[in-house]
Amino acid sequence: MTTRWLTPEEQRAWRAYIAATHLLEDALDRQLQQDAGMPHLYYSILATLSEAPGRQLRMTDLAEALKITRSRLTYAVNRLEKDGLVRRESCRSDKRGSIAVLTDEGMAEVERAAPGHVETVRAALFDHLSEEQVGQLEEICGRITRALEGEDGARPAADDVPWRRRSSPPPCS
Amino acid sequence: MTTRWLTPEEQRAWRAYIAATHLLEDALDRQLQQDAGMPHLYYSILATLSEAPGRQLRMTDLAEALKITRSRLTYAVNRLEKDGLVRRESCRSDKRGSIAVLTDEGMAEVERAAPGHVETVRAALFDHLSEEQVGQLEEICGRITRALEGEDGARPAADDVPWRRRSSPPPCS
DNA sequence: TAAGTTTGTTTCAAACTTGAACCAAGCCCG
DNA sequence: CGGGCTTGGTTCAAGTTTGAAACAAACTTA
Repeated sequence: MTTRWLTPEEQRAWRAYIAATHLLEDALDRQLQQDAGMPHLYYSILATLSEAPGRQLRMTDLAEALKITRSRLTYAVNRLEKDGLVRRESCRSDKRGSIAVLTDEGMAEVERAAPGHVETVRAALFDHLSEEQVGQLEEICGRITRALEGEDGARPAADDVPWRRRSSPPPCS
Repeated sequence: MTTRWLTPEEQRAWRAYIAATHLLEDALDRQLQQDAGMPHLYYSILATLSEAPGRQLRMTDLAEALKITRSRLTYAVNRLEKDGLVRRESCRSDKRGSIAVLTDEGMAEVERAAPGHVETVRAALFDHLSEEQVGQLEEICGRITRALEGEDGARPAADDVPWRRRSSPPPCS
């Protein structure tokens, strides 16, 4: 099979994607490191927990929600636990399970850091996109996700995860 | 100033973005680690060099092209140098400077790995996007980049970097 | 031209990530 | 029940990233 190289348009888009994602991750990490002393992923973990019912989630569900590996999550939660922002509880119904619970301190931290984080996300992204483009971005990202998950696991889409269907204040992950 | 929280549409887009970028980076890293024994960034470095005139670039230019920090690049080039894929030369005109040169071995490695990489990028992304969406993606990413670079440095856009204006086979970074 | 600043790059320690290996605890079936 | 397979999580070593500090060569300017 002869390689289907990228067209010039695709190349441009791809390069733009690489550049934008690097810059954006860096900017978010820098801001949160300054403001909350933790990288973006760690904040996302707290934010995700803050939206879950009972402010808790099983490790696997949390990893799945954020699309990260379990071992990465284990390490991160260890740190957050050391900082007192998260606590681990063992699962009653399944003794293998471990549940990450957001502590009051953790919740306070999310609430403290959220405004600055949202502002950064806006400044870097949404303030420069039309409503249409917001929709386009979601659609494009959805396709990427489906392409990569469709492969093996037919996991439910993020918005179908039961604990995702709430309203309430949005710390944005 | 009262926080401008994300709208529900923005939240959805943001979550989709986080998920998609995590999944995509993971997929690319996995594929290249398997196929070429190096993470995506390292391949990007080789690919970028392979397109530069003389297959070489100053460290700073390379870092700028890929939007990564200089220290990250230093580490990566050290590894690639150890592997014999890149060689460092000192800059004649500016004795502070250091130039990364792609070795023949490095070039061969890019050529060997490129097809698989492009295939992965297609499978994860372009095969699922319409031509229109490819344009939208580029536009959106361009805005992110401008938003984040506009801040302090009015650096030239990637496509204006002189050594970018070539034709020739596209290993895609 | 000496002093002070900026620019290009590396260094170092601390923090983070990866992937494979491991340990339970559930599950499945004969 | 008693293997085997699967699932939920953690561990460990090796590799990578970060950010601040260190250096050295170039500029600037008094």
